[in-house]
Amino acid sequence: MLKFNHDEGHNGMKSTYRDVKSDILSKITKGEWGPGSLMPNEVELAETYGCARATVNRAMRELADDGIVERRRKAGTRVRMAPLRQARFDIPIVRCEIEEKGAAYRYSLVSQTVEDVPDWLRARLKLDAGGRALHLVCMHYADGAPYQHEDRWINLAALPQAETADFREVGPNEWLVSTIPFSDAEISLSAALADKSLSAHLGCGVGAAVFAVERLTWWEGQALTYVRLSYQPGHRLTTRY
Amino acid sequence: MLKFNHDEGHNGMKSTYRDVKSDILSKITKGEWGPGSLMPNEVELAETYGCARATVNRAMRELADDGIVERRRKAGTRVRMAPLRQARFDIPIVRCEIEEKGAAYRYSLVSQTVEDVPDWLRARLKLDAGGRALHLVCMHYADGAPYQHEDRWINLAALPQAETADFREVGPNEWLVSTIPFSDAEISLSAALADKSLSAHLGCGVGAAVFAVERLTWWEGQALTYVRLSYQPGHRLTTRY
DNA sequence: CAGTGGTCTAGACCACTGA
DNA sequence: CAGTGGTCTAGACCACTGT
Repeated sequence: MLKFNHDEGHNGMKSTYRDVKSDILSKITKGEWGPGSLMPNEVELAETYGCARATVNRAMRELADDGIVERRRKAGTRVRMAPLRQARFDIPIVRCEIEEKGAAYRYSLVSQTVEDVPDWLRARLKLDAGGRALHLVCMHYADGAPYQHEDRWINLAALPQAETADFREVGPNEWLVSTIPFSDAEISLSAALADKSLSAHLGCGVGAAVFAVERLTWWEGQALTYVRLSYQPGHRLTTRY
Repeated sequence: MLKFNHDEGHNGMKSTYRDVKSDILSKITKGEWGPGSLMPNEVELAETYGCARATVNRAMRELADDGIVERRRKAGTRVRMAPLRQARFDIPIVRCEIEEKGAAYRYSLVSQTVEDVPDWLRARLKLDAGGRALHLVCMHYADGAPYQHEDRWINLAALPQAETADFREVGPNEWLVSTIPFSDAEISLSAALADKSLSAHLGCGVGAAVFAVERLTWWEGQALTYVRLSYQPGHRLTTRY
């Protein structure tokens, strides 16, 4: 199967699903197929591009996953009215995040206590009964400068072994990843002001704007941990699409 | 075509790609296949589950897309060491965002001027020559309360028709979507402090922590627009995975 | 160079849903 | 009911890449 160029469309060349996807996408971005318009069905497109229906199907399915088109049985495929697009952000492990910037990573445990689960946390984690939790405060540094403040609660009812773990060298994030590698989570991003304690740890002024990531984690329906990560002022989370 | 496949690993039912995916996922979350471990190849899995290789392939490909496993030709498929996971956030149109909460949407144009492109913007948009831009400031209200502040710059070299458009009734976002429905974009999230002007518009105190979304948009390599959306203090962007 | 995933195909049947 | 997408299959060849 020879391929002379990237030109396809209706010249009888065999197309890959990538060719089909990008050609359809360009038809959409160039306005040939405007928002809301009905596109040809899979059989017709397969004939147009000289490929099997499965190939067209994969291209169209990816376009649907990307939020570019909307598909419904019997009704066909339409270009979305509003490019209801989703942005995918990488949520990395702090250590990797820092090392990828070429900086030296340092971790430090600030405090470690066992407390009764406070009411606000019980609500967030959807716990019914009161129990105990391990409360950890840690700092992550990049090249010696404060980078991220970690305020973590671990549900001891679900993870009793956390009580005897040693968090002086290994951060709770990495300990959790090695203990329960995969789980369900809810992530929430927000902006907040640095209070006295946070500003002292981050080395910024009281009242600075910090970017905060909160994450709630469950495993098999059981609440494991809540963490609030506060970044140095000026931190950005960026992505392209 | 009779299908009397015996054993496929668990019960005796025929497997769809969803079955395969969720079964594999549960093997991973339950620790049966730990981080870094090599998984059986597609042919073996197909035999195990009593389905075609293409079915296994789809399940595994989705697991790879989800960041659960890592695949390399010849090397096989491994469970990822760290669940390098990505979070997908919906980036909705303000109007929809507000209306979906059941609130009444109101838009208001604050100011509209034509200015030379400032240096910081030229750098962000990767523009080489100086040019003019349309600078718009708008507010979006939910049930009459300030919800979002929009500070937008439109590159008039790329979109000259913006200069004569009327933004008193229709917001620039919706105008842009109807003019250039699909484009490339870079999105960046951060936290900032409300300055005097912003706090007046949002009705919050000076120095409040606002969640800001910045978006740079290109179409066919040409910079179209930069926008900074500032939300009412307390705003959150949430997702599950 | 051999093993593994990546993709395509032609055909089939199913599931949903609009007219 | 009939049209459209959703999925599965069995087989084939290709593209990488570790050994």
